[in-house]
Amino acid sequence: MARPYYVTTPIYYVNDRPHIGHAYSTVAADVVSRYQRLRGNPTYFLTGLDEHGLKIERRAREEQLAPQDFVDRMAAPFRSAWEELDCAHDGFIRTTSAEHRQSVQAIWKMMKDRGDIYLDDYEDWYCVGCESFKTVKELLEGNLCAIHRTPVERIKERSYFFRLSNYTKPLLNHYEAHPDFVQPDARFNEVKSFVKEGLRDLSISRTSFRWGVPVLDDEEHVVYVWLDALTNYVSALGGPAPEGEAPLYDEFWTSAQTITHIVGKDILRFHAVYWPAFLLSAGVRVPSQIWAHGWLTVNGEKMSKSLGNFLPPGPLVEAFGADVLRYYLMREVGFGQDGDFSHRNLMARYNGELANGLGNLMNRIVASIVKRNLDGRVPSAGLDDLEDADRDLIDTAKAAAHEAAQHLEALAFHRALDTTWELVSAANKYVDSTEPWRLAKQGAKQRLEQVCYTVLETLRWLSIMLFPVMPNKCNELRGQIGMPPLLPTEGVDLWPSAWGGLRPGIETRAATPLFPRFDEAQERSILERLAVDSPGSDAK
RNA sequence: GGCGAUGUAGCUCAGGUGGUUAGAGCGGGCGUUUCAUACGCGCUAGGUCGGUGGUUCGAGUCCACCCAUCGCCA
Repeated sequence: MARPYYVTTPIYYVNDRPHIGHAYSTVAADVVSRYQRLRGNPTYFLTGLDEHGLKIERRAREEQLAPQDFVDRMAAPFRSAWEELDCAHDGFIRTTSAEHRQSVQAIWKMMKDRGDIYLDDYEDWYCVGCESFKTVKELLEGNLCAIHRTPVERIKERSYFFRLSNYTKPLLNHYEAHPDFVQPDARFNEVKSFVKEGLRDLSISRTSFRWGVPVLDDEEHVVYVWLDALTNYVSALGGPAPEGEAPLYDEFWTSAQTITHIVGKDILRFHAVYWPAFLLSAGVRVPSQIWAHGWLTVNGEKMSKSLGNFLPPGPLVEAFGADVLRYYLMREVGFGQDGDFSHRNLMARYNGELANGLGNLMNRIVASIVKRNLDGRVPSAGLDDLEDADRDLIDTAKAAAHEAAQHLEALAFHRALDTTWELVSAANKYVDSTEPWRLAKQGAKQRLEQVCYTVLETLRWLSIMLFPVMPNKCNELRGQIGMPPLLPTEGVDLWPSAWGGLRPGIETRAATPLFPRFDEAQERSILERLAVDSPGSDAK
């Protein structure tokens, strides 16, 4: 049974350069998509760029480029960032593409045909510095902009409006019918209380700039950036379109089992309120879930333009490798909560969990015991001769795989990894308690084979369970235990559930440690190379 | 100002519907093995569970108020 899964990141504003926050969203979406593919589900992973707006128009002019040339140039670093991080998206949507523009106009028409769009005068206070309207309550005394502290002007602009006010009730109904529509729950509460206050009609066109999607039949207006941007999720699939005209849209939107939008908490309202309202109006299916993750600080400090501490992912990938960075991002902070990206923490987890835990587990068995005593081959082991210790580890593996899967379904990446490490830890304890090196000396061949097989099979399970987060390292691990790389296949569920998939007789290929430990000198030089202040070295 | 959270060991956090000595990981301390990436394993942390007052035979776990931090809306 095909259960199409569609996962998206926000489209990033192309005016920025990719930083660790973008990477966080994108890696999370990639992990989701890799997990779904492992389970055999048809999966589509979309990311992309928001390339319209006044800011882009201006920047392009400053750089004396046509806006399109400017965004073309700015798009490149995003593409390469996702490649470096092994984020294997299926689609990369750019809002300046012709298909996207058509989709925006198509949605506009559907909303208009519904009678939800009208032209009216919009009059309010306007701050020239902000380039935006302000409500009275946002102003300081004396009609000053709270940000610029300059007087605001009374401006009247003709604009198209969307009858958002008509959707207060339908949205509340939708929320009630879909208690998981927004995650985490606390964020959902915010959304609900915002909507309960009652929604006002939304201005959805601008005449103050040109760099956008022209409004259908009224080219003086450009479509409001958020209506434009949100539409990317369907335009990338060729929608909205009548059935049969856009196969991707049929599969991954209209009849998708699950549609998950991963977003930062700052843009939750647009996704949880405006977007479903637009879709309800257009008569288009609403996504299953909006997942709002938290913000990352960097070494305890907020990333900001003024501090100039935007952390690009590139140098981190160079220093640690994509898999390790992905692991750290998914492991360190609970998805949905704010957290801190700390170089020191990353290295501590690397040494403690990856090197000492998983890496050493593989190494002590594969490169040492199996290689020296079993001719480097996977031994045969009968399920009939299992001892209690073996059964315990197998049970632990089964429980961990089951739990980790549940956590991954729920995008609780940190919990999934936590659970997985319980298995790593149990396996290390198992090796200690069964003492295979002693079995070898004693010539207890059969028992030795059983023990080694049990650990190797555990490693095989781990190579699958960790694959969504660390695809390359997992394939390396598989290589060392004699397994081929994982090849997710539609319709085939590869998630481990039955013990004994590792075939006896195959040759293991011991190689260098998976995660070579950093010594202090290396840590220092990495920190230096990345130009990280080291206030943490409180030695003297 | 309105609404909603959060406040548990040095750090990061778990602790459905109240019930014997409040948990985990990391860090710290002690011990131990030697197969392994000086890795692993075992033991250890005596923390007024933000504060006060209640309900109850019994409360991190329910109620009230207070303090602090944060988020959303204004």
